[in-house]
Amino acid sequence: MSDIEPKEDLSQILRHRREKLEEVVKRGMQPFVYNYSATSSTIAAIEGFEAAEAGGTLDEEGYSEPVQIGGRLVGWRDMGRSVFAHVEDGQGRIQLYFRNSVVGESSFDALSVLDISDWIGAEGRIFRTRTGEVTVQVEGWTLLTKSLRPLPFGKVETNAQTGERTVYGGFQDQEGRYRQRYADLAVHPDVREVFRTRAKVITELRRFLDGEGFLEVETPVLQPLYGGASARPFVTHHHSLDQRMYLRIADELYLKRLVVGGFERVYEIAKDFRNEGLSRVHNPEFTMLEWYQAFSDYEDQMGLVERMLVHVLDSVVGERVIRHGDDEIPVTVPFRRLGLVSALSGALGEDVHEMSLEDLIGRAHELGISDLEGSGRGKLIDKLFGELVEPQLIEPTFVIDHPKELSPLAKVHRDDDRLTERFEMYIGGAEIFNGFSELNDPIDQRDRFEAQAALRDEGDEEAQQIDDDYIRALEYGMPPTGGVGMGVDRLVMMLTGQSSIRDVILFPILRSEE
RNA sequence: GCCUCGCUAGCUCAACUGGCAGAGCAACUGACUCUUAAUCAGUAGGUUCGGGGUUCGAGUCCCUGGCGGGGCACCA
Repeated sequence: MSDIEPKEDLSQILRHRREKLEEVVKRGMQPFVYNYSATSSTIAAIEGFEAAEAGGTLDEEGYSEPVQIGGRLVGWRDMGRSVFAHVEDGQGRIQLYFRNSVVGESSFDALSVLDISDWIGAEGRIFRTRTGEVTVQVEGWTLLTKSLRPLPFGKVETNAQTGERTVYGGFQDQEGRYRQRYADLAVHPDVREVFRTRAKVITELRRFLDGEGFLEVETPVLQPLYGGASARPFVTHHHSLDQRMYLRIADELYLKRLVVGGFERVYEIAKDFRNEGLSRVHNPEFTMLEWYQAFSDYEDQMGLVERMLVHVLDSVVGERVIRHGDDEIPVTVPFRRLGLVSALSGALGEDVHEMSLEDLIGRAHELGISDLEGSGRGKLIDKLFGELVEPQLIEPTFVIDHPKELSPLAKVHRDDDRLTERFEMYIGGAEIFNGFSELNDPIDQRDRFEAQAALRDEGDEEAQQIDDDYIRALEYGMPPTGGVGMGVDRLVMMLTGQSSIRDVILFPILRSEE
């Protein structure tokens, strides 16, 4: 056992809790018991009571059969010889009524060792109080875990008519909530709900892909060479191999090796790591879903994305709507398709294909876009698009057919060799999906890698490296393949109405304390 | 990395131009056997984020460091 702080430095409140701990022991109670058998959750107990009430199976005085409830103490109202309290478990909360004449003198007296945020078990029959709240009349109780640090619960006022809850005080400090997510979760049921939804989303993504015949696989996190995206990596070192290793920035190149190997439909849900800044929509460690399907192209994949999104909305949200700020964005299939170059040409009022590099730089300057050094044609087009068109992509939209320089892993467009067969799907102005007809010509792939290497030599730290082993795999032959990557965190943001990625990641990256 | 706002009791927040650091909740003591933001009476609780400076006097002004929120940049 290690103390976070020496006892003499404890604040008054923490000292009082330690003293109560001693009091618990003195009374012969266990402060940290080993288990407890609840007969039902708080919610199930309430529902069971209401069913019995409606069915007329309560006794003459309106009491149910006995139940045992386990939970955390979240509210306490001491009335002298009776006490009202609330306990909360993973599902909900229920009121407890301790009455001196019911629990007995010594058991009632022992209530003095309890504090808000202790875990307790209570048993008794359920009734409805004069004010109408379904309540356990406690006949016996047990301390399960003594809490030595009070949780910052606010006071909850429940409007009897509307059931609406107002919380007073509480735990507002964002930093504290991220650093002590355990306390944030303990105090905020709605935060727990966001993460339940996140889990459901991931379950449904899996269910959907499994149903489509995809195989879930795992590929290396530690890689000798990183690739599959444009980003700076985290670098680490393996001691016994004495070798530099990178944390993956994408799963792409490994998954396509598997398609070469004969797994025709594969997917992976995995953490990727990009050594970049933090923002409302960027955490350096984030969850990515990627899948690859043999014998398909990007058109097929757009169809799959549409079906997948509808499946997740139907099964998790229950309606085909995405909340974005105060707006509700209807999700209707098929989604709009917008050619990147033609959309940008429209916004600029001239044909992007006809514009020289100097023209593009000029327009970028006019728009106040800085940091153009080292930007090639592709990056410029991308920046202009990001500035002029992207913010307007609120309803689900596939932006398609990106310039070749932007997409070193995508097949050249079958009708226009300046473009690739690629799409990015935007909702609410944010990119969620990115997919393409996968480049499977090893000679073309080497050329593209070499073009990337040239960019790299010019100082583009995000340009991709040449991956000879991947080219060797392509030389064996990869069938025509469509692939898609999706930011799981961003999708969860959309589905839960959260505006910061930190609110859908349990432990977002923060600078270390101290 | 830049801009900006913030950091005061366990929590949520006050403290006008520099002038005795405060409140509500939580805690502690007591009263109260259907309360629900329970109520009532009383008590205690502070390195005002750290360091330095100006001043008779700094939570407040200046310098410096730390951490965070928001925005920008970076990030397909």
